Amino acid sequence: MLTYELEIKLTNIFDVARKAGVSKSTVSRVFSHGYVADATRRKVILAANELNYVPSLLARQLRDQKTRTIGFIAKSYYPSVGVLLNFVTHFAERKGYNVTVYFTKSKKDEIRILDNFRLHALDGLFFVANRNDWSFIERYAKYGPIVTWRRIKSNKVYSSFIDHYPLYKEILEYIYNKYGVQKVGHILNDPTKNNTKARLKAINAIDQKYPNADNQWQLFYPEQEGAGEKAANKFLNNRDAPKIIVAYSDYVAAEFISNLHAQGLRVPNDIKVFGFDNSDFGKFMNISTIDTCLNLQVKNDVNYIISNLEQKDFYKEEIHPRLIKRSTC
Amino acid sequence: MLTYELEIKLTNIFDVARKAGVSKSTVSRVFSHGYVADATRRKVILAANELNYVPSLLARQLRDQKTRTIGFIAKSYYPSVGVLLNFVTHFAERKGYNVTVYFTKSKKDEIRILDNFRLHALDGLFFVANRNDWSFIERYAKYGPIVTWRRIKSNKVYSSFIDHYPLYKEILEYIYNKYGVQKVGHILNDPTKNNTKARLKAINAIDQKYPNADNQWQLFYPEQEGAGEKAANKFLNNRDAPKIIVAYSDYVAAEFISNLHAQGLRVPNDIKVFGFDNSDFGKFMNISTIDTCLNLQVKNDVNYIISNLEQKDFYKEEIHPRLIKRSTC
DNA sequence: ATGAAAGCGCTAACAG
DNA sequence: CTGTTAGCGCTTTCAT
Repeated sequence: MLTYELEIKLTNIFDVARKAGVSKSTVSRVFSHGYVADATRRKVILAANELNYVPSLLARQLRDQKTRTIGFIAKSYYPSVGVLLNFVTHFAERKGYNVTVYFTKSKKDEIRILDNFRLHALDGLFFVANRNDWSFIERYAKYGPIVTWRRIKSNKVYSSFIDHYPLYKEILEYIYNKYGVQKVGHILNDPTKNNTKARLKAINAIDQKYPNADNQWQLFYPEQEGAGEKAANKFLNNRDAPKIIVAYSDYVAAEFISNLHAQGLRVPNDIKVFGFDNSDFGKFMNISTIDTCLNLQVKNDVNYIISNLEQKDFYKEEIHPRLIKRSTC
Repeated sequence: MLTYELEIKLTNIFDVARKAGVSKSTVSRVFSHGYVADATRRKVILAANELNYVPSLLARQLRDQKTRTIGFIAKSYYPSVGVLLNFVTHFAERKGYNVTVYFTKSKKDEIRILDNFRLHALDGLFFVANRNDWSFIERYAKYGPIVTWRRIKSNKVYSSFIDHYPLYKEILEYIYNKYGVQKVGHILNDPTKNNTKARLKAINAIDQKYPNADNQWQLFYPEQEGAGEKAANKFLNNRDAPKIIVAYSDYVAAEFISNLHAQGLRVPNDIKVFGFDNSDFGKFMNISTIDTCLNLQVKNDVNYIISNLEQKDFYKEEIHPRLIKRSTC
């Protein structure tokens, strides 16, 4: 057991002031903004260096009632969450903001975070996923900017969503073009989510357009982890299953394919699989997919937060997802 | 542009006190520890609820000179970083600690974080990777617990490392057993890192033991991102390259295999690949690997931090990595 | 059992 | 240009 210098008083602004023979405020001015005579400034800097002084973040945070910290809130971990976090942190750090990560296990967990937000312990909130209803979360929007990459309709919470409707239609058209109109299976996310609704709507539109289309084979898995395996089991136990499957993420597609391989099935020979989001899984396993430009989505989210905090205009970057043809479909 | 209720004073302990007809300290006692008569307590709770009062985190942090926050420090993002972060956050949250993520771009960035640590803005530090020398970082160990999963020798910074020496020997023995003693290639990390040194030492020991062994084909890539692709290029441009390659992570192995596939090579038919760390990439691409039990490593790290902070005994969990035979080797 | 007062370290408004 | 003072919101002796 080590003992730490935790009880030792930090060298503070007052120590520096005394050593430099000036007042607290002068030292403060040197380390923040404010006019200080050059000679005085030098004295202060000198004293500060000798004492190895660094201004206390905690004191500043209490004083300013802001922390320059963004809360990153998810429900569980899966690879895309890591990628999102990477982008959020990347864009935040460029503007001098930190990111604190939360995995909520319950509504209460989430409320605790929202309360910390209200208390200015967090300046902005990025939701990967939420546990309480948006209508509830929205109430906190008056305390600062809240954003999400999810597709939601709200004038309080900013959403950087991209519309899956045209993209999903594009996928199906691509498949029909390449392999002919036929039975296609779908591994989808939570049916109550707007992205899933948009996909379902796309399927509907396609069904109208192509009388021979058959898109009845639909599986829904709100959790990415294990979705591919479960879908594979369903697939393998159903002789009537389609020969072309569209998954809602490359990760899910990858796990699906992996489980198919384990049963001796070949992709694309025996079955074709289309992914979504163009992650490393898609790249390495050569999965046809849609590049959703996640980095730009996150960029919009973070820029929204920061431009709001700093009272600047927010410029939304247009996003142009594109279909990537690879070997699995 | 929205406007936020940022300037509005928070309802604080004093407001509650006034409403309840008691003093600040009594309210404080109710919300922290301390004896308060039942009747008084009820009055306070009532007033607090009516005012929607929540104690200020910021004020407590300044007061206590601790934040219950652990800094997670990496140099860049690659999938294993996400996995590490997930585990760190998981174990930290169970004990009521938060995690703030940093990607350092320079030594200065890292020093800024270390300074915040000194200033009690961070209670503990987890290093995925460091930019300054360990000897420099060690100096900050007197301000609180610092840990890393990297293999370092230090009595100030805790290391949860597992010894790659026996594991790497095990991999080579496994290969020789299965395919006979022959030329084996190695994709390795930074040669100055102790894990890499341990692997090199294992190769040496194996070379002694098997006179016919040939382990000269060695590539070094400190950055995981792109390592597999570069290694593949080297491999493809070298007709004398070995037919069995060991990579330093499943991710690197996956990218390597992916690039081989793109050139029409088949694994394991044309070439065999062994990974390391048992990530999702290994699982989905069926890569033989070593399960390093990363979660336990991180568990030890986080437990070390927290038991030190809370002055409790630290119990290290023993880790038993194991070889996982899959299809690529 | 409760209140008064000091202090965590900083900044900004106000004087001078 | 610099010093004084008040205040951010909380906890913790020390009295009573």
